[in-house]
Amino acid sequence: MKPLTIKDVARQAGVSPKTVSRVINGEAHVRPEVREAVARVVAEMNYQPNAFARGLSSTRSFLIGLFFDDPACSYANDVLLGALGRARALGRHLVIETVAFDRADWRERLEESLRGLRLGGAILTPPIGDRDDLIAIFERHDVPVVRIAPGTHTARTPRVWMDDRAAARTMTEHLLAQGHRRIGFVRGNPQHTASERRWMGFYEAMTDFGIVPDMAHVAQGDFTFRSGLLAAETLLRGANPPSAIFASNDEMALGVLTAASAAQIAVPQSLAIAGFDDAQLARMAWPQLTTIRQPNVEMAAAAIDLLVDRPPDDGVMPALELPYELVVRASSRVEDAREVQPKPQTGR
Amino acid sequence: MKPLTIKDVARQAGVSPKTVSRVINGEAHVRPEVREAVARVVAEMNYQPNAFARGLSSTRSFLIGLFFDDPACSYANDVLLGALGRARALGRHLVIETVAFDRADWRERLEESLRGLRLGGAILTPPIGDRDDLIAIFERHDVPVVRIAPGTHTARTPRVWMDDRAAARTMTEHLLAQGHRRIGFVRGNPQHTASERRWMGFYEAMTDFGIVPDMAHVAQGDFTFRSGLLAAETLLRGANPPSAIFASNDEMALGVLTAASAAQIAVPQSLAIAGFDDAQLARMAWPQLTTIRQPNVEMAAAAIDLLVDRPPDDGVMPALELPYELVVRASSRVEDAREVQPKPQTGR
DNA sequence: CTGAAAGCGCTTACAG
DNA sequence: CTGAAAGCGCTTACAG
Repeated sequence: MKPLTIKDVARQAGVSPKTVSRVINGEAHVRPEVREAVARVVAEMNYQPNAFARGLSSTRSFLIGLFFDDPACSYANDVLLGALGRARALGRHLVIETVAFDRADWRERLEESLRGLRLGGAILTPPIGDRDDLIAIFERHDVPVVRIAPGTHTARTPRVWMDDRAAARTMTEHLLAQGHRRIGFVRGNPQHTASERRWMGFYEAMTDFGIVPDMAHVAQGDFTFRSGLLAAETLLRGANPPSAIFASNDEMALGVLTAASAAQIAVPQSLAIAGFDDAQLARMAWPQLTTIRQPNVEMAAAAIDLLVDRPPDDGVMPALELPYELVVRASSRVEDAREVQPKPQTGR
Repeated sequence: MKPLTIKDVARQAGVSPKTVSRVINGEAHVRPEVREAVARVVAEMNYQPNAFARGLSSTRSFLIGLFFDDPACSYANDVLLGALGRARALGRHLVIETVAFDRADWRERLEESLRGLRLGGAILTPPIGDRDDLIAIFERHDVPVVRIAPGTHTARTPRVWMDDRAAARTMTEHLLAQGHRRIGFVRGNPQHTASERRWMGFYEAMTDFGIVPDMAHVAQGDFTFRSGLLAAETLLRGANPPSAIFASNDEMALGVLTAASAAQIAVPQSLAIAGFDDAQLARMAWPQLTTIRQPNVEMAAAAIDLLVDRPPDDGVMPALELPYELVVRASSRVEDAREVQPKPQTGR
């Protein structure tokens, strides 16, 4: 099956290949009638430009790189989903890449990839987007970058983000409103700048309420389930344990929940638990987790948009803020503690 | 930064571009000394061939397509991880694709993608690999395909698989050995042929043991958490409820666990629960889930290998079987029911 | 507004 | 075993 080329289309439409190219790429300087006629032929013949020829002759390609630190985490899942949907709608393809920070030659390997791939753009997810040296490599290779939720040098590249700090405040205020005063906090992986922002939101909400957080109620985690489990064991062991624990992400919150179950502490009656992310697993827990819905899917889609329809370069880096949402479920809501049947999820 | 081209390398090595090409691609007909010398120059200059030029001039590209039905499921996560690691080691890149079966024009869209991408190979994950019409499209576009765990026409393409049926037998035998006789079963999504194989393994183990499974103890699920939850509610409502439930995957087993928690049924004392997959979340449950470890990461890596180092075409389709493993955890082990602290996971 | 020419960096097909 | 020529299917740069 021989694929159609731009020449076939040109012949059929009675114009030159260059004109077809103009129409396909939405360039200016084509008479409306001609543009329409060509577009019709393209559609009729179901013509699809050869991506490699495009990539070879122009500097930009149709491939968008999605860079993850840990492609197996639930966060990566959401981002992948959002990016995939949008990329496909825009005729782009997604190449998944990791950065091998654990190897001394990660720079060389990244450069190899970039040389070989000629990406039309790259999305950097946390915490990758916070590495100056890494961003410099993309700049050197002229690969446009959009960062998701970067924490440093925010004006260096376009970005999509949400207000982690305000979200953590909101969650803390929810717990305070439920009557909790001894609220424990499990910090996230220090490599992620979001960890600090969430901590600040928690701290501010507490002090604004007139409570100085008890450092014996603060534990360090690293965003993994296991770190949440260990943190909770420490926090709950004390003489005056917290009545609520706010973990900086859902996986850790699940760890806290497991520690509570293991210690036969009733949730939420004796211990309220809150997470952050609204990962799929937040609804697979028992009781279901109160959390902050991060618009990860939407942020990823927006990042694709920023790469594909780049706004004119007026020196100002676009920054798109997306809203978070407090999702209150049974893990922090005493009146619901006896609820036997979880609400059905909508869709999958 | 101007990337090196094959000409630069050729000049430096004192040979023609064609010879460099031969060395890079491991073709025959190059004197060993020359081969070595060229290889050295390539390494020294850190030369990376332009993937688009390659893709344009040859029919095959360095891109491998990874096709998912549901890229957000935990299974997809494991496969992605395995494929990513291997692909990167072999200098290939991974393009993630979904098939839009929910649209009437999914065929056209898939063909567009294939025309544009010129994939060097494709990995089809279940249940995508069981669609005859879909495989035909790949054949028409000359894209080599490796299927993971296909259930139909197994000799049509190379494949990587594990014995779901034997694994389900093993799990069932484990539950029988724990003294269970009234064992409930939650079937998986009928679109996945693995669902049937797991059911058969269960059925055989039961009948071999002399027990005809009680159909009131069998429920239909679809591999989602929610379906497991609903299935368990049905199974546990009966007059003579099962003392153990074997769910066809971990997400559903988690649903069963949640239903049990909601109904205040002690696990594993009053109800043992087993899953299938050994997804990450199997260890995030309380109690942790007994399950079958599917070598998803390894199967994905093996699939990449089959695509890259294709065995000579002697008419026999390669089929690689990987071993499963029974992983017994607290959800089915009464003696461990009082264990308060879950074992630390190794690594993340 | 439109098109003819040149070229992107490889590989294929062919010649020696 | 090695290389010169042609070509893959687009886009860039230029001319009109």
